[in-house]
Amino acid sequence: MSANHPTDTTTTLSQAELAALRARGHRLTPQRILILETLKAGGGHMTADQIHAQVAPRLPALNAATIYRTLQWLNGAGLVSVTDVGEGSLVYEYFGHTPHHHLICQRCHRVLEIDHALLTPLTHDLADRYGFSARFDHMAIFGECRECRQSNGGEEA
Amino acid sequence: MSANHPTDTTTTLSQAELAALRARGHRLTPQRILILETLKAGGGHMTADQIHAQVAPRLPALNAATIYRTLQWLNGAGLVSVTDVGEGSLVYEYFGHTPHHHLICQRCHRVLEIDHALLTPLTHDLADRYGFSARFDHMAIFGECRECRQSNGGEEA
DNA sequence: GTTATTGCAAAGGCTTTGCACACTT
DNA sequence: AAGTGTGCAAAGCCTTTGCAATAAC
Repeated sequence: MSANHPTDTTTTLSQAELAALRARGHRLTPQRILILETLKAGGGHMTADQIHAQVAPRLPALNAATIYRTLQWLNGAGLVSVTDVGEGSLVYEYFGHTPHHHLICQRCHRVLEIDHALLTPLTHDLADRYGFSARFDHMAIFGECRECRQSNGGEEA
Repeated sequence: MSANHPTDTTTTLSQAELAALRARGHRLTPQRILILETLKAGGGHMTADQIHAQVAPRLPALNAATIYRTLQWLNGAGLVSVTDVGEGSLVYEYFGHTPHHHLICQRCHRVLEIDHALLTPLTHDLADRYGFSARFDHMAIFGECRECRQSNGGEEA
């Protein structure tokens, strides 16, 4: 879906990223590289299963267990976020661009991205008043989107 | 654990509440009443399993499936909220007091309650800028609590 | 008497885990 | 060579579902 390098299927990652991963003392395997690339190329939310499907053509043997293990590892390394959008599976997302969050419409299941800046005041309030350091990279806000509010009828959910 | 009525084990609910439930055209069973009472008495987050355990002495036959079904029904009736606090099971909470939300420490798993007012500005922003109507009754904010930040050492999670 | 609700048991979906083999370092 | 990571398969957990019997209306 986005192979700019016909001759090389596994080099979308920067040297810096590869180094960062290796730096943790862990090993760089084709599976891990491919999973991270896929997540990066996906450009948004992906479930473990979607990653599996996406990766299958290139590495059919790649096991689901490996995907989960790799995802945890990438999350620990700070390269990937994990969010529960309330649809059964967790969704993973490559990190590394502008931080942003998600508005999830519980009626149509659409996902809107919002800027991190909107949460800044809240972040400060929580820190000031409760001493709590919020990790909003983890966050999803549920509700109803404009379209569904306007066509306020059908209860799909 | 909180039986003020030695002669009657099933009457902590107000007439208004009972009426509200019946009003939906559904039936009032001892199971449902007990589950709602338990949730109310719990005064906070409870998982389906905790409810099950709590209810067992009074109604040992009460099945887990019934609990889940009842919980969904109560949620639909607006009496109970459902939140995913990221610990595997959903948590349910009796609604009916001041709306509030939860800060969840990912290190020590402590849960702090915060006032709804803190989210008001955000709610408005989302409505104004995105036309999104947020349902914050559903919300949990992850991060690290004051205590864990201060004793910044141990990586428990 | 009707019809919703329960209990039981089984299935379901997602994720994790144990183990031997393979591969990275 | 040493030790982490992989694949496979199985288990795990939480939750949902089908069905006949039961209880509420």
